[in-house]
Amino acid sequence: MAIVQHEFTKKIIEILNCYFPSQGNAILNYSELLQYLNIKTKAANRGSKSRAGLANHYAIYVLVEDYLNKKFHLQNNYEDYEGVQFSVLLRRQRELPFGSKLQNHALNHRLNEEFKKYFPTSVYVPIIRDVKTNRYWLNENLIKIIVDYTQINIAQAVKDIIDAYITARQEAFDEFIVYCQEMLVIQQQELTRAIEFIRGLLRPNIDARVFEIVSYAILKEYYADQHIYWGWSSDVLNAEYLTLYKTGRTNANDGGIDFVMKPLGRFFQVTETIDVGKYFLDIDKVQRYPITFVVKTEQPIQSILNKLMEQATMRYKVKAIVRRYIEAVEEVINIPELMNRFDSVLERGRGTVVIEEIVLQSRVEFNPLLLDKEVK
DNA sequence: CCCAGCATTTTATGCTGTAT
DNA sequence: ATACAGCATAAAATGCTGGG
Repeated sequence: MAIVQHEFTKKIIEILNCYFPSQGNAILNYSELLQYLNIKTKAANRGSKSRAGLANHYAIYVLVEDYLNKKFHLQNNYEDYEGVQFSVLLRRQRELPFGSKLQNHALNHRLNEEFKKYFPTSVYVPIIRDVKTNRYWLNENLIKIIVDYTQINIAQAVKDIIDAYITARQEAFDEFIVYCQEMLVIQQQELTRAIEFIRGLLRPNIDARVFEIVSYAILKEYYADQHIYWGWSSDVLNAEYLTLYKTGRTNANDGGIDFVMKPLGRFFQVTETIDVGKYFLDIDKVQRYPITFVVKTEQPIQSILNKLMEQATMRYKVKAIVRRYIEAVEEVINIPELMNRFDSVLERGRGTVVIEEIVLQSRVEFNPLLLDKEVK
């Protein structure tokens, strides 16, 4: 059977390799239980938007944990074990992260049913239960497997894998959601505290969506103070302030231009790093529209530009083309520069406006997602 | 205490018209 | 051919409730 490959699969194999050096891959191939877990951990790196679905994971987890606690992986008498009481298992499930509202279904029925669905030909189901005594066991046949003529016990690895999955989910949840919630209530805080919070967001490892919103709010207000004069003849001039527009929802906008400025028509792109090839694919053939990059880094602007120059030189050699590359980068704004501009906005007493904008944008972006989490 | 039916909420998948 | 937004539908996950 072909094994589904996804982000977390690597992690699973890595954990297996810890216990059984260089056999990780083979073990995954032999173990239906591990394959099941592999299928059920697809959501690990899918970001904070998707729901975890931990019920079946935890059903396995609490049984494996009981198995390990009582050292059955070291002895050979699980056959004689009286089994675990249902309420003990359920209580433990509910102690685990995101498990507070779990119910009986996984243990009673659903884990086994789902397992059968994925492995219709398997002789075993993961959970064994005695309806008379209400006791539960793990199916040891799925825990003790034979690889290369040797019997191994994967109980500890199974527990570690589920732990790793929980950690991955929790990190995504914490980092992201906490910021979003904070951004939604930020107005109610004292202005100085709110400002400090925003400063704290301006760092390289912040979530990209959060960074985009914060940079937009700061830049919008920064440019709002500047105006230009234009007109159809030199004696009739209009004064117009620079306005920055967001071109779409952060989530929905992959690859597109993030902000546009009127009336100058500047394009802004928020990125982690400037990858020349990505934005100026065919620059050698066509003239490219200049872009201002807002880069989520603290590296000095000059060194970003140098790196850019290097990349371009390596790629194209010809000086004229390299120059066109650099010309297509209208401006680079890094985190320190963003911070400067934020300061100058604050000096004009416009901090509140920036915060209002952040709250507004956060609502548009994150509200549906927060409502869900708020219940937890 | 334990269990399962039914309801509700979320997510995955398929279909279709529009546009490139 | 390919890509995809918008919608409809199927399937899964989760929650409530009441009975043995």
